Amino acid sequence: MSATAQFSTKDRILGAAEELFAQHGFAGTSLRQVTTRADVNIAAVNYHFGSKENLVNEVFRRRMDEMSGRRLAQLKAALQQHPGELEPVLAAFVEPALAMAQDRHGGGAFIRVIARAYAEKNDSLRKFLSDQYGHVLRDFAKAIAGCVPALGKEQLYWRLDFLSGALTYAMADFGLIKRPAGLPEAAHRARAARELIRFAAAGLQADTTDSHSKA
Amino acid sequence: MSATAQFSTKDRILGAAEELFAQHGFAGTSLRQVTTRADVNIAAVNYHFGSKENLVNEVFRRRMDEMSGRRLAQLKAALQQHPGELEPVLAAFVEPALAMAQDRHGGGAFIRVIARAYAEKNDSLRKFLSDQYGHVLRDFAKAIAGCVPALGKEQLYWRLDFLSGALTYAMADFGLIKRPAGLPEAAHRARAARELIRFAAAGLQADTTDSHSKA
DNA sequence: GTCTATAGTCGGATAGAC
DNA sequence: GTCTATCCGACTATAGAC
Repeated sequence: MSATAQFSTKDRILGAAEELFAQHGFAGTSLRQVTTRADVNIAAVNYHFGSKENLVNEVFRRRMDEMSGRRLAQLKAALQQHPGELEPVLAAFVEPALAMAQDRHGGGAFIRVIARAYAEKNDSLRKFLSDQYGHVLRDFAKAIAGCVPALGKEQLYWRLDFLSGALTYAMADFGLIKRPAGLPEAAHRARAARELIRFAAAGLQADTTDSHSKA
Repeated sequence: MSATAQFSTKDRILGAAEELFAQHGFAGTSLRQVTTRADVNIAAVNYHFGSKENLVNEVFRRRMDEMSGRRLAQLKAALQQHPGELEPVLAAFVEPALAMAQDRHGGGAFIRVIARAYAEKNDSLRKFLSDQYGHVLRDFAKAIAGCVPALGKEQLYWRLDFLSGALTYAMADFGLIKRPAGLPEAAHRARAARELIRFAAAGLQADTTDSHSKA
């Protein structure tokens, strides 16, 4: 179930922590649960990470570096190969997140950890994430602004927030949609990506006039 | 800051718990913090609620009953007064949530509690919410399907999930958008509702053909 | 680098006086 | 219905042997 062999103590702790954080949240997970699952001694976590808070940060860093890298690479390719097109840009934002969710390396748990992080708002963790990965979101904002020039800056940010929310929510298997028993995980995720890109593209390109009344 | 006078012990506990749950999550909030803020004795919470888990449920019930009622009433009015129009239906879904967020009775904290609930996924709380309030979502699904007949059932559910995610995320003040210092809270929320309704209406009405390529 | 043992704190819950 | 006092388990973190 969890990583047990051939990994270093440090990696086993990170893997076990990731799974447990996804299941029970940060505050809801004790270091004792982590070390029990990782099959290491309770003292090891403080030796390797210093504190629980730092362990949380390191759990994030390991995956976020990879996901951000993939997003930016795919964004660059989209801008070169499909200049001016919105959907490839959105795909660059959405697909790496979904790919991670079906990664056999345990990234699947991480995507739910991200959802946790957004909910556990007041933490130093949010500052850590904003400092370390805020530039990724800004790059996407620029790219999307290039595809939808009519969109004002403020409206762009609102709609980006809506996209992020929809992505987070869908990734974490909240909500109504459950994967049908027959459908493989990969196909389900691909479907999710397609649907979300379509939905968000339409939403981002919606009329920008400021009216409160009917369509 | 918190409710202190003229409310019953039970209500003071509920109010304090709501604020703290919003800030620190369920697992991250101790009953001692709750009773300190409510200015009641530590034993009172067990006398009135029996256990921490039950207190969590009651915090939800108090607000969800009200919010669900408003949503359904506004939905009914929308269907009568604007039959076939999508945006009034979406307004019925979005606006009561946002109205609650700016309610002086402390509902503002609750909206972040909802976000917590979605993140703390494995809890008995999720079953409680699904059992008690699932019918509300089903009513909205029906109404939206009536406005966008081309939408298949599965696609409808996907898009409803995206809407829920965007709403939850926006409500909780995650993301890029922060309320400008000058703008009153109420105006900020109204703006959020308008933007989200516009975004979601376009997303829900997006082309439903199943293609992965360009627009 | 990994262990045992423990310090020191805080958690939820309850018993019983008023 | 509200209080004081307390039980007892779980927690993070660390000291110190190996």
